[in-house]
Amino acid sequence: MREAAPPPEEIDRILSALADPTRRRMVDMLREGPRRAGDLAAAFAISGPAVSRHLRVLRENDLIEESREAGDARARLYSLRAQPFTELQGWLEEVAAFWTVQLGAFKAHAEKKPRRGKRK
Amino acid sequence: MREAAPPPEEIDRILSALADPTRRRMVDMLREGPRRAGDLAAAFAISGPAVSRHLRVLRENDLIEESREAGDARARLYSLRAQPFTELQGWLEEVAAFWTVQLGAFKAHAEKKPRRGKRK
DNA sequence: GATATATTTAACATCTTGATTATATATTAG
DNA sequence: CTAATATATAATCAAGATGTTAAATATATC
Repeated sequence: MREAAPPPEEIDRILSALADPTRRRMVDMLREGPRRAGDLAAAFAISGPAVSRHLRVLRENDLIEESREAGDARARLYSLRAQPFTELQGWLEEVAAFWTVQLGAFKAHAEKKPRRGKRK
Repeated sequence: MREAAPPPEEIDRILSALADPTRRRMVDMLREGPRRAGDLAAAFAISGPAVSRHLRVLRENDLIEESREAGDARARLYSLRAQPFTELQGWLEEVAAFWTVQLGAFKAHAEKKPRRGKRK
């Protein structure tokens, strides 16, 4: 059976979590593997608490998950979760389906009514 | 040659344009084809000017483009543009590349330390 | 040409977001 | 036990986003 499309609010949440540039870059950093909160903080020119809040937003929206570092339980490790990104990909595919159709329609249209135009 | 990855700021702009639920739903509506500003406005419980501003944000970030309706030049038609969505897909693919790797690592790990677990 | 229609722009109020500093919590090191 | 480290939460503030109503612009209709 086909996997159920996630409720729209879930896509909304994922998108708003990703909408902030700092959080976007955090995701980019985490692509290479789990990172300590401090490592992430060091990469940005904002205060620790600010970083912490961004991480919270990402965590509360399930984009990342938290764990404790092996040797030192003070440090928290953050790592990406696949699910939300997969869901977003799903939505984008649905959106992308449209130009398959639209391009077909446009082509048909262009053939019938080929006005010389600024294609811009 | 491989297509150049878009600058990160461009992905940021696309994401923030999509971060608002109303705009997200507008995109969903436009998936089915071009729509008049008024048609879009009718679909939401907010004032016309509010809709107009959302459309402006989408347009300024190149998610949609504006044209005039054939029979009635008062009406403006909005339609989706493919490019930003394609770029976003590109970024998501880069992100997704990580669990190919991570899952491999996890699998290796799981094989060494196979605790019977709730697979979630 | 006067009026109605479709939509945008302007001006403004308000809610939300992200940043900061100070403080709290937990854990490791001495 | 005490001090240092890693990080989070609290309180506060400024900036930005979004919504509203009123006015402007452009086009169509009578």
